[in-house]
Parts: sequence; structure tokens; C-alpha cells
Amino acid sequence: MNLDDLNNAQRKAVTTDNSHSLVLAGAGSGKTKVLSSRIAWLINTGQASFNEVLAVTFTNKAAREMVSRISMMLDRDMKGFWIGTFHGLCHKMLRLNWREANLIQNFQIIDMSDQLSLIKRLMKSANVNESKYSARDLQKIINSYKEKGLRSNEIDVYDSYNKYIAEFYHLYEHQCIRDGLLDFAELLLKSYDLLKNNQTIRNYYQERFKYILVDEFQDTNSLQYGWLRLLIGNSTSVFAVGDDDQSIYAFRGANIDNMSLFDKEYAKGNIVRLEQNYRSMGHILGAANSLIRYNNGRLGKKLWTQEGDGEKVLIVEKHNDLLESQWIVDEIKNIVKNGIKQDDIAVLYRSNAQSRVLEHALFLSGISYKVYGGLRFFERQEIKNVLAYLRLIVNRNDDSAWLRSVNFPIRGIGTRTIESLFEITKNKNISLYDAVAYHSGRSKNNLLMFNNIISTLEESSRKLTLVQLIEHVLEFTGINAFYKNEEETDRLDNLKELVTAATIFSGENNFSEIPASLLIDDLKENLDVSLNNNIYLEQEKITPLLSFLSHASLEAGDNQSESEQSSVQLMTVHAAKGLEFKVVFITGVEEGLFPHENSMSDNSSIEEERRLMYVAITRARKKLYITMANSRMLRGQVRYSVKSRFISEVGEGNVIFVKNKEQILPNNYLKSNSRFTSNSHQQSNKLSSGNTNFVDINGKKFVIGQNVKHKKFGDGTIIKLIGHGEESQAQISFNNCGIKTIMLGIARFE
DNA sequence: AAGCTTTGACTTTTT
DNA sequence: GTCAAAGCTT
Repeated sequence: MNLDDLNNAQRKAVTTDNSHSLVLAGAGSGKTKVLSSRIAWLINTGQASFNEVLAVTFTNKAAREMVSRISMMLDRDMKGFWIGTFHGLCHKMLRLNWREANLIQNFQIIDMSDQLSLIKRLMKSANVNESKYSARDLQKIINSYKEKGLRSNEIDVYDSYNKYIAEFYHLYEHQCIRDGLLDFAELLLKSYDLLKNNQTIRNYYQERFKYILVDEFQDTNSLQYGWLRLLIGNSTSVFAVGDDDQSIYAFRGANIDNMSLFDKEYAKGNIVRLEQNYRSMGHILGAANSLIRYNNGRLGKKLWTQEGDGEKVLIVEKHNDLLESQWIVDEIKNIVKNGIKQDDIAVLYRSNAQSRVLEHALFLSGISYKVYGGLRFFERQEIKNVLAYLRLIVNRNDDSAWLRSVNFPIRGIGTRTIESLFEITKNKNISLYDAVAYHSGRSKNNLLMFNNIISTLEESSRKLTLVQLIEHVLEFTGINAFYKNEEETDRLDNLKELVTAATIFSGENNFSEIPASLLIDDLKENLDVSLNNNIYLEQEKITPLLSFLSHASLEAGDNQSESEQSSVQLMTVHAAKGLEFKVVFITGVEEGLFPHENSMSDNSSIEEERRLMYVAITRARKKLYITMANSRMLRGQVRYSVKSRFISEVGEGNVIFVKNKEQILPNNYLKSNSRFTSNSHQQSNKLSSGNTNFVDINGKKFVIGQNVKHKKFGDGTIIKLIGHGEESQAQISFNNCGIKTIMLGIARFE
């Protein structure tokens, strides 16, 4: 490995001998390079061996990227190297110490949709229909408690609602334990509890991991920080890398304060700033720097480049969303004509709903595009159906899996039957599988047949490899036959893809010849290691099947197969984090959309929106466009809005404004009679003559930008108008009391 | 138990 | 406007 291709700041970070350090790594400043080089350097100089290093990331992709970089720098066996996501590493720790963690050996991981259906099921059985909370609410509440490290018995019960939540949370905990299921947050919490409560294990890991490296530190939540704390012993050195300006995940528990907390508790001023940017041209960086200065309480950082100013950022204002999309499409055509590949172009938006208009315009123009987001491979219905059978093979008491499989394919087992089984499970505190024995009724035979399928499959699994088992399940359960009969070729293809995925997985993990459900005790003979044994022997002592199921939950896969042709990339700003493109369009940059209206009430949310805009801007390498529309269709209503405050924050010197010059177009402009997706889609033609940004109500006119004086709220400016006629509303930014949405028909103005 | 109609939510999301 | 899920009908 070679330290010469690092700049001074990078080299300083890589070779620091401070016990703890915090690296503030700006966008495009070579963060992954520094992390990988640091690990390679520690190994190369003999300061550490791989089994003494723990590296933690947020995504599997980031972990893979780091492994591949390190292997390019060093030709060494990485055995014993713990690298992965927080969840992946916690999972590993729990598999190795399942007894001490009070788990069953076959515990399974459930994803968010499994968790949601479990919660719905429990709500029904607990008769809480008229509760104030929806299943989604409860899911959010439970997860956020877990992310704060709180169990159901640790919640402060100060009123009846909290009491209800604590009770329901307890019910959910109980069911998860009985089914042997761990949700994502629970992986972290269980691992945290294990380290906290078991001194032997805590000491072992503290002594073992001399070097801990953390990526994307600004995205850690309180529990993750707590978990890291428990791993830090007297001789541990922590290297935390992050960028407070790119913290955009507060809504899922990320705590930006963890960075300054880490500085206070550990790094103690050992901060390295990576500010030289290798990605974007000067004006783009200028815009980013200018914008982010409007945030308070930053750790502070200013990006610079050696590459020159480049082109100015183009800011484009259009009358409406259709014209905005059309303009982008025309511009893309020009760019492509000038030799830029479509792969190098990204169109970003704040929320997924915005992709529709863009897709439409792209489709009509024949430009190929790819939309990121949506269902991932292992989240697909047909895949989950197969996984449910596999879960039952591992643990027949997994009620969630049993319910999913029992009537798929159809076996004549309906809701009535299931309800009566639920009664039995409640009374006897047993699983649905076991409850069948006590059931009497017309469906009894069907139920017995189903349970028989499960036990027969379990038998077979002892003799088959993982791939053979999956192929067997597809045939034996009738899943293949069902989809063939329905002529669902896409789903059949995905099932084939599942077999391929299992083949690849088996190969990568070197157990293609081991039967999928070999008794775990037999496997342990060969692979077991106790804490005192030689760590190089350490392997996950789980069967291929269990391992594959964990893999499926922890890594949901891609959402789309690779397309052969070069295509324009469409995604949310969140999804674009960590990526870069030659040309970037940031679209819909309007008050209410970006910043989003739900984030406009308090300053910390606005600051997060601003960081999101900062992330969006710093994705661009050569050319950046920021576009906005005066009106757009949203939730079936025309909404008028003004340009986002962020547009005025990017600094006049870095930008060129292109004002709307066109006349409002006649009705038939963009009129579409072609179909744009397989399910035919009628584009509504809303470009009527009323399409301006004013509203007329009871003879009074209201225009965006107009100053008004409200009887109660005082002076303010209209920033957005929604809807027509009696129903129309205005969003008004009041000088003294923030932004309020007001019904114009009712409001009293002076 | 399948097929139809109505209702309600709707920012961002990885594990 | 769109989608999924719940509710109702056959």
C-alpha cells in the first residue's frame, strides 16, 4: 500500500496515533479511501491483525466497497475481520452467543413488513380496534422506544395512552419471544443488553477489538452509540468518520449530536477535517458552501477544489410541473447530443410522488430511464411466500410464517378456521402449528395436511443442500404450479432468481455441500469455538438454511435488475446520498416541497431539509440544474408555490437564473393519447386558463407574494395557494408566528 | 373464499 | 390522483 496518493489531511487521518479521533469528511473528500487506507495501514505496519479490527457501516454496499478497497491495497487473508453493518455485526454476535443472550438457537430476523403484519395481528387478537393508534403508529412507537434502549417495562406510564402502549409493546415482545423472532431494532437492543449484562463477553470483545472504525457517524442513533460505548475498553482506539452537514436521517432516529458527544467523550479535540473535494467543480461547491452556512451549530467545514470554477449552476423556473419535466427532457436530449452518457445524468426529487410526471415526459421522448426505490428482491410477495416455508422448516412455531403459508397456495383454510385456532393458541399459550391438534371442525383435515407438509419438508431438509431444498419446496408446496397456472411469468422468473441467489450464496459461503438443515449440534462439532478458543477458527455456527434466511432479511437485495442500456437515473435525494453524477437535476425546489411542508414548522427540521439540499447539490460533478414550477398537481389538487428559500441561499455568484419566458400554453399542449406504462394511464389535461398563481374569492384577489394583515396573526406574506373557489387555502408566512395554512373563505383579513 | 366496492392515507428509508 | 387495504357481496 502507498500513502503517497493521499493528501495531507487524509494522510494525517490515516496514520494518526491518537487513541480516538473524529474525521469530518466532506462530500467527495475521499472518505472511503481514508477508512480503507487506515485499516490497511494498521495491518501493514503490524499494529493490528484483522481479528483485532471492527469496522461498522450503515449499508451492506458500503461494507462491500470497503472490503474491496482493502483487498486491492493488501494481499492478505481477512479472516477474523469483523466488518459489516450495525445490524449484521449485532446479528453475528448474537448467533455466537445465543445462549448468553437468552435466545433460541434458531432465532429469525423479521423485516419491517413482517413486523407490521405481526402488529396488525396482535391488535386484532387484543381487540384494540378503537385504539387511537394505527398499526403503523404502534410500529413507529415501539421501534423508537427500542432505539432509545427501552423495553416495555421501562416506559414511563404517566397516562392511559402510555399505559396502553406499554401493554401492547409487552404483548408484542411476548409474541416475538414465543415465535423466536427479532426485528431490526431488537438485533441492536439484544446485542446491547448482552454486552451490558455479561461482563465476560464484554471484556472479551473489548480486549479483542483494539481498533474500531465507524462510517457515517452522523447517522448513528442513541442505541448504536451506546453499543459502541460498551465495546470501547481501555486499550480500544476508535476512528469515527462522518459529516454533520450530511445528516439526513433524523426521522429514523439518527442523532446528529452523537458527533459532538463523541468528540467530548472520546476524541477530545482530535479532529481531522477532509475539505479538499475531488468531485465537483467550483461553482457547485460554492453553492453548497453558501447554502450550508445558513445552518447553526455546525462542526464547521468548507469544501474547496483545485479543479477550477466550471459552469455556473442553472436555476430554471417554469409555470408548472409538466413544463418543468418537459424542459428537463429537452435539456437531457441536448446534453446527450453533446456526448454525455445517460448513465451520467441523475434527476433528483424530494418525494417519490414527483417521479410520475418526470417518467411520463421521459417515456414520451423515448429516453430510457431507471427509477430507484420500490420493492427489493427479497421483499417481493412470491419470494416471501417461499421464505415463509423455509422459516417453518427451521422453526415450526413461527406463527407469522405459518400464517403466511397455511393458505398459500390455496388449501381451503379460511378466516373462520384461523380465528378458532387463535383462540386455542391464546388459551393454551402454544403455537398455531401445535394448536391444530386441538382444533375440531370441517377444515381439520386440511390443517393436518398442511402441518404434514411442514414436517415432511423438515425431514427432507436434513438430506438436501440449500439449493436442492429450495427447488424441492417450490415443487412440493405447489408454489411453482400455482404461479404457472396463473401465468405469472414475472413471479416465476423471480422464483428462478431465488434459486440462483441461493446458489451464489452457497458458493460464497463454502457450504454448498452441507445439507440445509444439518442438525446444529453436528455442525457445532466442526465449527464451534468457545470464547477461549483460537479466534481464527471462529465461524458462524449456523446451518446454511438459517444463514440464508438471515441474509435475506439483512440484505434485501436490489430493487431492479441491471439494465443493459444506458439510462437516466431517477431517485429521491435520500437515495442519492453517497452517489455522484456528471450532471444532476434537482427538481421541484419549491417552498412546501423542498423544504417539505411537514418540515417547515421548526428550525431543526428546516436545517435537516437544508442538509438534504446540500447532499443533493454535492452529488453533481460538472453540471447542476435546480428547477422549480409555479404550480403542480399534488394529491389531485393544483398547488401553487413560490421558489424555495434554498434557491436564494446558494449565492448569486454561483448561479444563473433562467426565468419563465413562455406564454401559458394552450390546452392541447403535451396532450397525450399514448400509453406510458403497461397499465394504461390517462394523463389529465389540467392546463386550463385558470392556471396562474392567484385566487379569486368573494371578489377578493390573492396572489403569491402578496402581503396581508390577518386579524389574529398579524402581518404576513402569501407563499402558497392551494385549490380553487370556496375551498381554496393559502399558506402564509407570518412575521411573528411562522407559517400557517388558512382557509381563504373564512379567514379575516384587515 | 374469491371478487367487487369503498375508504383512507399520502416525506424521506436501511437494516 | 393513486394505491393498498378493509369491508361487503356473492
